[in-house]
Amino acid sequence: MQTSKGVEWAVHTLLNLAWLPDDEPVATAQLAAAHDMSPSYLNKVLQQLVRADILQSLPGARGGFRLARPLDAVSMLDVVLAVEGDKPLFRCAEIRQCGTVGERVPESSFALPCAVRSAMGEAEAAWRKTLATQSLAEVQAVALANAPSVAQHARRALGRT
Amino acid sequence: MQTSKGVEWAVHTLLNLAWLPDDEPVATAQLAAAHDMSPSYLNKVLQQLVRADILQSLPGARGGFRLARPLDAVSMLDVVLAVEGDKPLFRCAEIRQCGTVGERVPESSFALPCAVRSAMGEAEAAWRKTLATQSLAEVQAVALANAPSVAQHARRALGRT
DNA sequence: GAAGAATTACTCGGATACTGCGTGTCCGAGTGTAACGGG
DNA sequence: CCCGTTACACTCGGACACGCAGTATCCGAGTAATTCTTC
Repeated sequence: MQTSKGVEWAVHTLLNLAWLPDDEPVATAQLAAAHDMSPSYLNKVLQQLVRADILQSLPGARGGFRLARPLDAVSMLDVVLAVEGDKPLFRCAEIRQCGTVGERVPESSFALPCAVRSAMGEAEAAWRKTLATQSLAEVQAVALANAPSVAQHARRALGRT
Repeated sequence: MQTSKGVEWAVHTLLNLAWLPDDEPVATAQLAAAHDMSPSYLNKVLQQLVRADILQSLPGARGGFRLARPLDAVSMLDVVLAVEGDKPLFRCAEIRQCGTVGERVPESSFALPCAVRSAMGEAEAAWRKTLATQSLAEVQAVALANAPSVAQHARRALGRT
C-alpha cells in the first residue's frame, strides 16, 4: 500500500510553480523536464489538480498551467485526495456479515459500526488531520530554509532565468 | 492507495481465533468459511502472520493455526505491517534531485531531507502511532460490546459449539 | 491385550496463473498568435 | 499606417496500450492419527 508517483510529482510541480515570480502559465513539457518525468503522464496528474481547483489550465499557444490559488490555501491533504481520490486507506468489505448464511443472526448485531473499521478509521483520521494541517506554503518555507538556492534552480529549470 | 484485502481478513481471523475457549489449532478451511473468503489466499495471508510471530502453525492432521501470543500483545500496526510489508505510505523517489544535469547544483542542497518527504512522514507517523497504540484486545472488547453474540457466532462458524 | 510399524488422511507451504489498477503513450479538439493582404 | 482575415503552431484533454503488484489457485512435502500385524 503506497501512494502513486503522481502525488510526489504533483507536490513538487506545485512548488516549482510557486517559485516563479509571475503568474505566467507553464507548459507541461517544461514542468516535466524539471524533474525528468513523463510529460504525458504528468499531464494526466495535473488535470486532476485542475478538477480540484488547485491548478488552472490555459489552452492555446503560450498556454499551460498556473496556480489557481496561493499555496497557503492548499493543504497536503488536498493534493493527496486530488490525485489518489477520496477512497479510505482501509477498505472494509463488511466481511463480518459474510458466512452467516442460515445462522439466524439478528440484524441488531450489525447496527453498530464494525470495531475493526472504527480502529482503522481513527488512525486514518489522525493521518488526514496531520496532512490537512500542513499547507504547501509551509512545506515551501521548509524547502527554502533547507536549500536557499532551490528557488533559483526551479526558475532556471522552467526557463525563467 | 488502499490496504489489501488481506489486512481485513487477517484482523477478523485473529479475532475469530480469540473467541475460542481453548488453544486448539483451526484449519485454514474453517477460518475461511467463517467469512466466505478464498481458503488458498487466506492461507498466504496467515503465513505472513506466522512470519511476524503473531500466529503459530501446526502441520499434520488436526493441524492448523492458533494465536502465538495473546491479543493484548498484538497491535493493529503489527498486523498491517505483517501483511502489507514495512514500506512507507509515501514513496519518495527523490525527484528533486533529477533534471539537474549540467546545472552545477551543489551537494549541500540535498544534505537535508526533502521537505515534502518530511511533511508526509509526519502524517504517516501519526497514523502509525494511532495503530500501534490500539491493541487487538481493545478492538475485541469493542466488538463484544457492540454485539455480545459475536463470540458465540464465531465459535459456531469454526465448528466449536 | 499391548506394542510397534506401515498406511492413510489431513495439514501447511510455496510455486504457478489470472486480474485490475497504476503507469505510460498517443492523437485529436480547441485556442491564442502571428503573418498576410486589403483598405 | 491600421485593421480584418486567414493560416498556423502550440496547448490541453481524453482515448488507447503496457507492466506490475495484488489476487486467486493448485499441487507437493511433511506430520499426526489410525489401522493392522505381530508378540
